[in-house]
Amino acid sequence: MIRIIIAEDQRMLRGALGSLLNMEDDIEVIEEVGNGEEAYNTVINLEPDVCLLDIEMPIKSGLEVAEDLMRIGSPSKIIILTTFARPGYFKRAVNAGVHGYVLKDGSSDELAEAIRNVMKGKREYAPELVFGSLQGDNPLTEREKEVLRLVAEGKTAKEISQELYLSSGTVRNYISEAINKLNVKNRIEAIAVAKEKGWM
Amino acid sequence: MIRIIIAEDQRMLRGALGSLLNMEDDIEVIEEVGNGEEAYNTVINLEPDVCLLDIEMPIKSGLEVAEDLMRIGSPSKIIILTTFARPGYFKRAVNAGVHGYVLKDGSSDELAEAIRNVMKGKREYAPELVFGSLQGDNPLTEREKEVLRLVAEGKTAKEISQELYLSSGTVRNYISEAINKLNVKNRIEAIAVAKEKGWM
DNA sequence: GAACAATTATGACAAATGTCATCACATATT
DNA sequence: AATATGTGATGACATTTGTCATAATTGTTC
Repeated sequence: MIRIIIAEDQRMLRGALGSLLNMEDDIEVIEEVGNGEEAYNTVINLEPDVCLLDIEMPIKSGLEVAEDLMRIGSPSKIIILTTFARPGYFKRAVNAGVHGYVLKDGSSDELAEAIRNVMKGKREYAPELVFGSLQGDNPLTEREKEVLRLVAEGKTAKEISQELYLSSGTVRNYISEAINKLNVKNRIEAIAVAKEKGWM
Repeated sequence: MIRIIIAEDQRMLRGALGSLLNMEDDIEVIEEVGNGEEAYNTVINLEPDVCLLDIEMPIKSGLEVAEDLMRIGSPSKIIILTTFARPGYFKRAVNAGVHGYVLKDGSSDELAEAIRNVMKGKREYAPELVFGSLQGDNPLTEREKEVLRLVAEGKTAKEISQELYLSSGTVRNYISEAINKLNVKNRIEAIAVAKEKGWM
């Protein structure tokens, strides 16, 4: 019997997946949680065979949870389950060492199969991501990302400079660099592109 | 037996909900579709008792489908099923005359209950939305919304003016008006607020 | 018919944004 | 030692953005 936990913030999907996976003869859903923090604690306490992690969750993202769990050497297998086919997310997940990366665009049967395969020691990566990730590394530096995140909240250069203890000119330089690297024409497009690629 | 169709673009949720609802003794899922156009055609062809509609779908949004179906006097009951607790969406749905508005934050059992209630002639509206919608009408005019949508794509005032055959000064006036009405400080925040409230 | 809102425009102004060159410093890499 | 990269800064400049006053036109409502 494969013992799994599901971490997914959308209650309806979480419940539905839980019910369906529980009907499989060889799978047992031992816990369902709705945010990253609970996910982390539950994996440590219950040591499930497999942990399904959504990426965009409150408190802590699934990627952070995966990174933290791998770092402390958790024995549970981790499968990222997400809508987002973003190369940046995928790369980060693979880097962290997750055992699977499955898109919500598939069926729940495929998910069950992925769980079984991972238990057999295989890695299950969504094929469309494997190709896509061969090209296009995140060109943004840590500082540029940080600034861009604040820009995305609608903050002005001056506000950002105060928040990060920089001169406003420096902030503008970072934004300008980001616009240049992302090959777009203004901050709004920069935000859009960075988000789409999973580079924020 | 209640005959229903499910229109939802996320395959995993669609499949999972389909399986679960089909297990209910009194519900039969006769069709599942993944976009608004198919949803519209399928309702007309199959005349289900109930049609579950996601809002954000390709080609045609669930709100548009609901409006079109009500306009031609379709006998099928319509339930909007969405993540978004946005007053703007809710109001538009109620205005169109939908029979239910259920959030994906609930359980699939609640959804099944909502379906049964709607079949009994009741209306099923997520309670948090009913209160929320008492205040806060969309203050933006048609033109302001249109301009804001283009701003959200990262277009400059000049580009928008060319696209809409306006002077760039006029475009700036509209954006300025929107910023003022939404009580924010720049276009980026205006986009965020308008999206959050469902006013775009 | 008067009042009102929506659409469109212009001109003027201040503030924010984006670009560029250029510099300094620290830390890796070769 | 030389080179490259990331961080941080300054100054100058052109462009864009945001604000405000003002006004013509149209359609709707009282």
